[in-house]
Amino acid sequence: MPRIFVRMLSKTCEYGLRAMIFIAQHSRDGKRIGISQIAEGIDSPEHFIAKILQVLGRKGIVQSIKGPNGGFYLDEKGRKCSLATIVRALDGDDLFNGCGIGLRQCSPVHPCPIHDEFKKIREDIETMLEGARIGEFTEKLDEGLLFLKRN
Amino acid sequence: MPRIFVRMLSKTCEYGLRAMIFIAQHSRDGKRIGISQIAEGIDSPEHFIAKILQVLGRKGIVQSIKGPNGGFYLDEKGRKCSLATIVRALDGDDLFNGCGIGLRQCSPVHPCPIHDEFKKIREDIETMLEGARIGEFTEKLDEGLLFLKRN
DNA sequence: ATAATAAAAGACAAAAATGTCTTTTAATCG
DNA sequence: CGATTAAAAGACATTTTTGTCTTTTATTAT
Repeated sequence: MPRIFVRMLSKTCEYGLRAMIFIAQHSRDGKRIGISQIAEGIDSPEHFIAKILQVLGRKGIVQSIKGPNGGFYLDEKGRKCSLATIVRALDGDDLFNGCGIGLRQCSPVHPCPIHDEFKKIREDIETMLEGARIGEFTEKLDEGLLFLKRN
Repeated sequence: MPRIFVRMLSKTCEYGLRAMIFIAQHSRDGKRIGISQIAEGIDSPEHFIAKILQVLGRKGIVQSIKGPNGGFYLDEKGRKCSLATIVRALDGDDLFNGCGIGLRQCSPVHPCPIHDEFKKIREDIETMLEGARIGEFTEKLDEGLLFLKRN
């Protein structure tokens, strides 16, 4: 029996989203933000989020520079990046496509019992994640209307 | 990096739902259905689904009898049981309650950046799973309009 | 009662996800 | 240049989930 902990997104993905939102907030005006501050700021294991950002970095979703005054930052494209892009990069797109009860061949002509119901939900999730852009959250965070970690 | 395999429900839960739907279909008129037929019928590992049904059995969600002519079956209550009941029994209710990006203290007064959007999705999932009853699928399965496994 | 059947239970194994530590590479500054 | 800084990469450890195998218990039929 599972340890009772189901999530819509993987931990990797959760950390990835929080980190991207955090970086967006802290890398304005050409500034960069270091990995240890990111980890502290979003309450995640430092080396774990480092790995995640490496994946996003290789895909050009986040920018980074090594050495003194180095760190992570977002370019214009990164700020406009949708949450869906990040989810896809980290969790793949099974969340948007997969069958609700795990059948590979589930399709309109070969529907599983809850095919149609799940389809609607999946579309809503995709729409929501496609619609939300990383840069959007910066302002609300500044105003203290949103929180990325406890305290 | 995750092996790219995110699901809305755990495997345990997927198998559990498929098994319950299968049992509903094959335990009419006082009949019972054996674990090996269930495993074959829903395309799952036999001993794994056995464990899952034990959990559901202890909670009174599915019935079983040992020995010759024994097997699993559903009583009236079982047939009326919602998918949500099964999901809760196997995966807990984090799916309905948890924060989208994994913050424990996420709440209306302490919202994470995508709190409101996720809330709506969660409610829709819950509504869908509460609304669908195990017994509902039997007829469509009989008519060959639904499938629990490939072929 | 005994044998056969079938689920329950327990122990263990494999795979995947998550988390940690160390070494390497690249950039900057003195 | 050499020293320092910080990310990248690689190796490894832990936990959770998923899957398998064996033994036990309960029921039925002979």
